[in-house]
Amino acid sequence: MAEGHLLHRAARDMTALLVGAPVRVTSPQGRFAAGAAEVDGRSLDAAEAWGKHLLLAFDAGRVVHLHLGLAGTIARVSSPDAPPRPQARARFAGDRAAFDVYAPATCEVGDRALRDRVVARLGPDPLRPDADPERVWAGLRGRADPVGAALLDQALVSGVGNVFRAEALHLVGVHPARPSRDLTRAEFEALWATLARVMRQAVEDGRIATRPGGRRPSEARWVYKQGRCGRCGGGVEEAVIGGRTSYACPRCQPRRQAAPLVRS
DNA sequence: GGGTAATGTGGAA
DNA sequence: TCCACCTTACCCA
Repeated sequence: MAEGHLLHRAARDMTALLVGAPVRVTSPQGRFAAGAAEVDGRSLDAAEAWGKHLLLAFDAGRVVHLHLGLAGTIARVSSPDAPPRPQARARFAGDRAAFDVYAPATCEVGDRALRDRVVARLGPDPLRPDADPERVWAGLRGRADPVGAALLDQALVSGVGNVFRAEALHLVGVHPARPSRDLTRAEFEALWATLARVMRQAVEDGRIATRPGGRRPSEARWVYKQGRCGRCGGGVEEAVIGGRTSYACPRCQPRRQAAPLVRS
């Protein structure tokens, strides 16, 4: 259940709690036993997130690559001596904390070239300071597919999942069915800034809560899985866009762009 | 207790 | 476009 924010949160916490010292790496559940043995006891040099991927650089050029897929989770454990649940695919334990990985789609070990191959497939990540939004703008202008589909394409922009897509498009008033290339420059700039803001906030919170004041988690979003729009109260529209269910308010996110200002 | 969608992705058809 | 896969949560009976 992870969009990019959870990987960045894990990278941040691992940097603070594990990097710079040897890490005990095990596979309680067993399926990562061989990989764990390759890095167990090595010093962790860096923990980095890019999109929905987590890359752990150990000494001797060994790299662990994690992707949580649909069901995976990473749990931070403050007492590293407490035993993990037996289903944990991997445990990374330092002196002050441990991180347990459950149900990842990918959990593998490679060399530095593995890191480069992973990153080469990914577009700019709004959570990374080195992200270049102009690359995303250029990409959008060449696409006829719905912007809601484009936002889920990790090669165009990485780290955005179904919740960030729905919430960011709502916040900027853009309907997910709008063709990518029809977005105005102003709409794109607002979209990029909004993605960066809500994703950064989600790293802080450890959850995606875009709507202030919502008490229960189910109320913390404007349109995602909401029957009614949190802004205007109108019905939320569901449609499959880019292979996933999209959520939008047709009143706050008009399906048609305003008519061009200049017409011959 | 079964069925299935889910904050995801890659590969086959 | 469909299906498989990782696991859990929620729906239904």
